[in-house]
Formats: sequence, structure tokens, C-alpha cells
Amino acid sequence: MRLSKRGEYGLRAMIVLADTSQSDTPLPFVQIKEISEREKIPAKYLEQIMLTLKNAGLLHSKMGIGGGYYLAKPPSEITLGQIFRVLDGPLAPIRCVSQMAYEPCGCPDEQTCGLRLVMGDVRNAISDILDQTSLEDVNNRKREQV
Amino acid sequence: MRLSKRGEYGLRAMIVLADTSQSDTPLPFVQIKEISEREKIPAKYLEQIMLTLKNAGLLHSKMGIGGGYYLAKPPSEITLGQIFRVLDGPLAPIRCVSQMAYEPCGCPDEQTCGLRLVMGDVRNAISDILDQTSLEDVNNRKREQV
DNA sequence: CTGAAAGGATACTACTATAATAGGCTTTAT
DNA sequence: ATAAAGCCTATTATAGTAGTATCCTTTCAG
Repeated sequence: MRLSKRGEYGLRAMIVLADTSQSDTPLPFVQIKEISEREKIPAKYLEQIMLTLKNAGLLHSKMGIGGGYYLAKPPSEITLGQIFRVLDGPLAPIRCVSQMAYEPCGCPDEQTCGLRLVMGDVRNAISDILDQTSLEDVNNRKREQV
Repeated sequence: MRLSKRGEYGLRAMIVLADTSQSDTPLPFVQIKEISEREKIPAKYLEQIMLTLKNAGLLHSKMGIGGGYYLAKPPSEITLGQIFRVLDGPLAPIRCVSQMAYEPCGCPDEQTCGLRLVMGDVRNAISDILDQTSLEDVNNRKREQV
């Protein structure tokens, strides 16, 4: 049950973008350099990640001086589940219970497979959290925490 | 969020052992060959996995003709979480929320890290299932399913 | 109209984990 | 004595991870 560095960095970056867009003085664009310094993420690696998120439609960008990235949708409409799937693939611990990427697992009978029943619960529990938590929710919780 | 083949095979094998120990004619020992045929698991690979589970104290074995494996404890006292941790490591999606293998993740402030808050929920949701589900529970559910 | 600052896109690399396979060793019942 | 079982370690092929490195394109300021 593992979140990769790629996934971690991408989620952090998206949270930062949501945070600045909700701040008193929202900037139109946020640069990679800014995020990488604030979150201590290798800039070039982050660049790849941002590009992936952009190509997945979660980010937009502007090139050139003063350019940078911004969220493709309001923070309330982007969930952690969406971001996770782009960077780390299906939420399900095993393919035979995946909603987005089902594959048979080769057990004798899927319908009565005990492991599959339990792992189905796990995948639902994870989805109940990540697909229900938006970037806005994350930042609200962060603020409550103080 | 991934269960490896090693983890999958090990969990399946333990479920089989629990199942036969609860059957009408419980066998004292179950051989690798039997499990590998029943669950379509490469025998030699399963051997390694069983050895790992044995060294972790979850299985006992008997060598020689008519030997095999048996559970070190009653099926009601072995949880899926225990097995998972032996074969696939910590349940937590990220180390900074792991109970068994905590490590700092390098974010600016762990106390107010939004990602960490959410991932803490995920780790608890997973643990609520895997640490509360015993091998006995799995087989009971399997039987209900019919 | 040129150059610096930004993102875009690939290629490359070192390292590690995974999913096996292989082979020899030890124990034990018959 | 030997066959059947587990014990133990080495080896391998493949893929994924976490970066680094280049070069290209767009854009704005002066």
C-alpha cells in the first residue's frame, strides 16, 4: 500500500496550487521553481510530474516569462483520487477489485474468493476517502489543524 | 496502493490453511504442492513465501514424508494485517503516517501537512479492515457468499 | 529584435524490487 | 536406503522509481 514519490510530489504541488488560488492575493500563475523550493522537490522531476498532470487535464499552463501553472478547475472540483490515479494508477490493492482497471487474478472462483471480498472493502475504503476529498477540503482541514 | 503477488499468494495460502483446519476432516499438515495446485501458485515461489511466514512465526511445519505446514495459532487469532506486513511491509501509504515504520517525509511541517492528514485517514481505514479481519472471518464471509 | 525566463518533450541512468527459477541440503517415515 | 517433504541461498529477467540532462518552444521586457 504505497504512495510513490511521484504521487507524493504531485499531490503536494496540487495542494500548493489550490492554496495560493484561495489566498488573499491569488497569483494567476505559479512557477515550478516556487513550488519546488517551498516543498523541497527536485525541480526537474517536478517538471515531469506537472507535465503529466497537465496532459491529464488537471492543470493548465502558460509559457514564457511570468508564466507558470494553474488548476484546470476550482479546487473544490479536483479530488485527490483523480490526481493519485494519474500518477500512481488504480486505487485498488489488486486488479480484480479495481473499478477503473479490472483484470482477472487467476483465482479458482472470483465470486467466492475470500481475499477478493476483503480487498474489495479495502479499495472502497480508500476510494471513500480519496475520491471524496477535494483540494479545497485538504486546505480547509490544514487550516483547522492550527 | 498495491498488493504484490508475494502478498497475494501468501494471503491465499494462509486462507487455505485456515480453511482446511476448520473443515470436517482437518488434516494435520498441508503440503506446498497441494496449495500450489489448488490456488495455481508456482510451487517454488510459494515455498519461499511459506518459509518467510514461518520465520515470522505465523506458521509451523514438519519436515519429511507426510509433513507440511500448519498455522501457528488458531485462524481467529491471525489477521490479514499481520500476514500483509510480513510479506509487503507497512500498511501506510506513506512512511510519515506509519505506526510500525515511521519516517519523516521532508515536508515543511508535519503537524499541518494536509497530505499527511488525509493519508493518515487512509492508513487507518486500511488498518481498520486488515487488522480486524482474521483468517476465520475471511472463511466465514466466503461461506456466506454462496 | 534579441535574450532571458518560463514551460514542453525526450532520453538516459542508477538503483531497487518483483517474480520467479534452480540447485543442493536436511529431516523423517517406511 | 530412499523417497518425500521442507530448508536455504543464489541467480536471473524484467519493470518501475527517482532522478538528471538536453534541447526545443513560447513569451515578454527592454
